[in-house]
Amino acid sequence: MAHSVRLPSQRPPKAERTRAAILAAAERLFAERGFDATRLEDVASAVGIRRASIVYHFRDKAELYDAVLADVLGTLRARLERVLLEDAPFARRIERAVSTWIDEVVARPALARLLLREVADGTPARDSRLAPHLRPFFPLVERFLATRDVALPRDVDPVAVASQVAGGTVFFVAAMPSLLPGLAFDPLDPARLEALRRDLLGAVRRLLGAA
Amino acid sequence: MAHSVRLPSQRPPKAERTRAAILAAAERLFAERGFDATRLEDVASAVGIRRASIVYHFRDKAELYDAVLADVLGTLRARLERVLLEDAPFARRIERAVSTWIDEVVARPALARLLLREVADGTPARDSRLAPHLRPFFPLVERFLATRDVALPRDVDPVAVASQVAGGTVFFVAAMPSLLPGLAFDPLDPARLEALRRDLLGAVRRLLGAA
DNA sequence: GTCTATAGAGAGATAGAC
DNA sequence: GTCTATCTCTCTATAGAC
Repeated sequence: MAHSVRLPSQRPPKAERTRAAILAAAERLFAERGFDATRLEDVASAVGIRRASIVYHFRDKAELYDAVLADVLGTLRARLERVLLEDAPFARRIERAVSTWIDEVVARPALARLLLREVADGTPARDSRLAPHLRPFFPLVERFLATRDVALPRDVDPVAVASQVAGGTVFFVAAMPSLLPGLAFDPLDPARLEALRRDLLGAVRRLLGAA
Repeated sequence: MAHSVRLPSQRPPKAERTRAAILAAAERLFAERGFDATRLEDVASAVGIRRASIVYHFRDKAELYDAVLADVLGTLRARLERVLLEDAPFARRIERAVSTWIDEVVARPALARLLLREVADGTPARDSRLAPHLRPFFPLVERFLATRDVALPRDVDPVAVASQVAGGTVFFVAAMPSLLPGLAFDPLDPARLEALRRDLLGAVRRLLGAA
């Protein structure tokens, strides 16, 4: 009964396909409109099914949203892990991580908007919906920092640099096009992306104390 | 009948006070929770009145939100206008504008979160709720740029730098505290703020071609 | 698995008294 | 100006047929 062994999804193919389609539609809509403004009706009709069918695959709206975050942030974490822990100098790895981050924000438009929304909702007090998906990043950063072979200059704040990399990328890609409607600004233009990459890598190099 | 001349508000003092209180509560709540998740009930009870009274002062929820945006962005624009058009060298004015921007984000917590939310909702296509309040910024920038006395190096993208200043500040102040729960990170600590200011001013100076 | 039908809980807006 | 009371709509979640 080899066909009864179902890994990794543990679900029959049909269910898996529908589930994936729901997830993809939800990712786009939650990113574009936010949690509250996205109706399950919208997700269902984007997939071509009825609203009640979504509930067969995901207990409720919150679980669907959580699954979207898990997918988006899990992919990001896996990509960053690959470059942060590879066999290369510390400075080289941090630069490749910044580059990977930019690539991921560009390749997956939902990432920037979901982060903007979650960050706007976030308070240090109550745990945000993002918190559980952020948690795996911390041990990764710990392991990465344990391999550090250079000292950081004390006149540079790593959190300020991280803010510039994270906020700068997200604003460049997701915010500027709508903030500057007259400019027909295209953040995905390869030349513009290179300018952003160069600027952010420069900021990181200064953090590392290099000229 | 001197008392019948009511400027600038054109409203009796009592109405004006209630209106201001509603506006202040709405600013905080819309920033913390977003438009959809903020109930007029919440705003009313924060002010100490009943929901229906809000509708006396603001036609509906959308108009209240719009009034909040007008207030927050109007204040920002006025402050930037003062420093951008003063009698000083171009480079000096742009640096003071960055500094003023940081000050305003720090002084008015709602600004960062409202911007994050609006930016997440923004699409180049349909006009965002932000658009009308952004419009007055464009002629201001035009007037400022008309006074430019230095050439910009062509290997730096002004929009990338703007993204870093805007996104970097907003992420530093509003996002990092909740993204890094373990660090007890306080963005309002004067020393940290100075680090951010120094970093961002450095980025702007590079944009201007200075060493 | 996916559907139809419906229950039930908000939440915004309105009418009208005071 | 501010209130109480109510209307109405929207959207989630559930029940149960196929």
